[in-house]
Amino acid sequence: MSYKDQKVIGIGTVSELTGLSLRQIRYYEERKLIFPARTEGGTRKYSFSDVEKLIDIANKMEDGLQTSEIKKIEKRIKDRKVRDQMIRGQLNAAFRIRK
Amino acid sequence: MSYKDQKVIGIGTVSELTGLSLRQIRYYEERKLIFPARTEGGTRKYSFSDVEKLIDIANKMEDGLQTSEIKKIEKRIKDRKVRDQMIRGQLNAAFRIRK
DNA sequence: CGTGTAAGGAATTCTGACACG
DNA sequence: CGTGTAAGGAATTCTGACACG
Repeated sequence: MSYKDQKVIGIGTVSELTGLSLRQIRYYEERKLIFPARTEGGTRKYSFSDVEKLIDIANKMEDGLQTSEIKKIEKRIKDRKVRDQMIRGQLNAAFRIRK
Repeated sequence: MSYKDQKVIGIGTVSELTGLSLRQIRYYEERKLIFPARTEGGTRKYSFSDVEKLIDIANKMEDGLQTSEIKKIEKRIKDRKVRDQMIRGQLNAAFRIRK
């Protein structure tokens, strides 16, 4: 969509932007917390959204959370979003029927 | 300021985003049309603004303009902006005096 | 579990130059 | 003038593994 979601940033730059080591960034990917794109050659590309997410992860790690717990938290947030979206869809459908 | 002006994109990605060759992108820099940042190691980093500017340059080149002409056009636009900014400053000053 | 590190290799980028037109 | 390309080298990134705790 916007600039924010374009996967164009290399891992070195992400490291500078987040303060995380290359090792940490790759590890969080291994734990399925982050999903960079790949170039043909196989190098990772991140978006600004990814960078923000990594900063959020870094904060949670500092609070002593484990990657598995962070993943659960994110899943919960996502599920809430999906549920709200469903409700909104139902409401819209109901209103269309009345017309 | 915003994401748009952060120098975080490598030249390869810029090439994909703009359709320009690495040679062209570097040449427009040589002609002072674009000003990427550099990492410690010396690799170029561009912003989304730079990408937009390059697309604009590419369009003008297609129209048969030379880099020197494009540079002049941009200078004119910039001068106008500076002038308008000055006028605005003068107006603000005048109003402050009346108070 | 999360992260550092050395290892070897591959992908990416850099500069200066020659070529063509 | 603007761009392609081959050349040699340097910077960047990749993966899998060992280490520590």
